[in-house]
Amino acid sequence: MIASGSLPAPDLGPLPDLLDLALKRGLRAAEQELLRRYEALGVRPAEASALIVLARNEGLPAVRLAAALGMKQTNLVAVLDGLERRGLVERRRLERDRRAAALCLTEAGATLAGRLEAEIEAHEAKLAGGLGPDGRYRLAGLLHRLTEAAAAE
Amino acid sequence: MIASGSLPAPDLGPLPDLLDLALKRGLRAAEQELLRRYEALGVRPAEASALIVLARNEGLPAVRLAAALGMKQTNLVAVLDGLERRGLVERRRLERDRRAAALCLTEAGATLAGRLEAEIEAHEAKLAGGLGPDGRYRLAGLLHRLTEAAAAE
DNA sequence: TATTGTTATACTCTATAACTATA
DNA sequence: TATAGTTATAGAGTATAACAATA
Repeated sequence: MIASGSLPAPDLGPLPDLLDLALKRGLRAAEQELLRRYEALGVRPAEASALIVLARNEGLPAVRLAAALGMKQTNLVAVLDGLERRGLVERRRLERDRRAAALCLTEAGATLAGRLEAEIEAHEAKLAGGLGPDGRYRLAGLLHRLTEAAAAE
Repeated sequence: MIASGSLPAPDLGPLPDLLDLALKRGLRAAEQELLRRYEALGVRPAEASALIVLARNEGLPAVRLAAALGMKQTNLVAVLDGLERRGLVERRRLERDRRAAALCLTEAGATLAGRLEAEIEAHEAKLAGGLGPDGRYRLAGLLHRLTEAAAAE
């Protein structure tokens, strides 16, 4: 039997023209490009973001880190567990408020955070390079207007 | 104790400037706008896409529908189960190939597919309206270039 | 041997409820 | 009473492995 690849493609109607689809493709491609860089350093995206924020905000409590990353505090626990187990982050219990813990990078964590920032810079440069002069600026502007339009009403 | 909302926001470094974040915001906003329209008609996004494709490709087998939607065939089963249970789709076993089933919309399914296409049209018009003249065209072009750049190498 | 449809399963991300110990 | 951290759990989306019936 001939493989179905040789059959005519189904008519997808309006679906291929949806702006949503172009956004999804762009985001997936961009995310995977960055994901490959993160994976080369052995971290998941949420771990990378946590390390980068902690590198610039030593002693931040988990509740504020979660808010900064747009995560539920409850879902941050496993992320911090993994980072602490690998010796990248320390939870230091505070004396003045014994409920809270100050999240601090170890030396290894700080080194890794620096490498992650370099990867982000290279990632953004690669994307911007494909968009031509002012492309990045124009894209960001259009995306902002799109976000506003979609949320309107 | 004063709520943490009054504390200075943490320094997020390069994270807020990531093009990925702008893409994510735009996609989330667009998807949720469309999701609200789908929910008003009682369907999930994958169900809506399946109905719209089947409306234009009567008798399509599941293996080709899955490929058209970019889904794994295994994950399409539950979607089709739900649509069939609600009397929107029928699996008609073929005589010439008794492994396969022709997926056909019922009358109710075809009516719903038409309504879904109208919602998609309204959705796209709302997004395009927020982007100004040629905005949609320019955004699609930039997203295409971004996708190529991210996938390069 | 390959293909269609299917079940079972697992992983990621996200979300809610409820507990503990502190304040 | 409210907050910080945690556990348990559940949903949606997506992934692989393996099976039965059929080609």
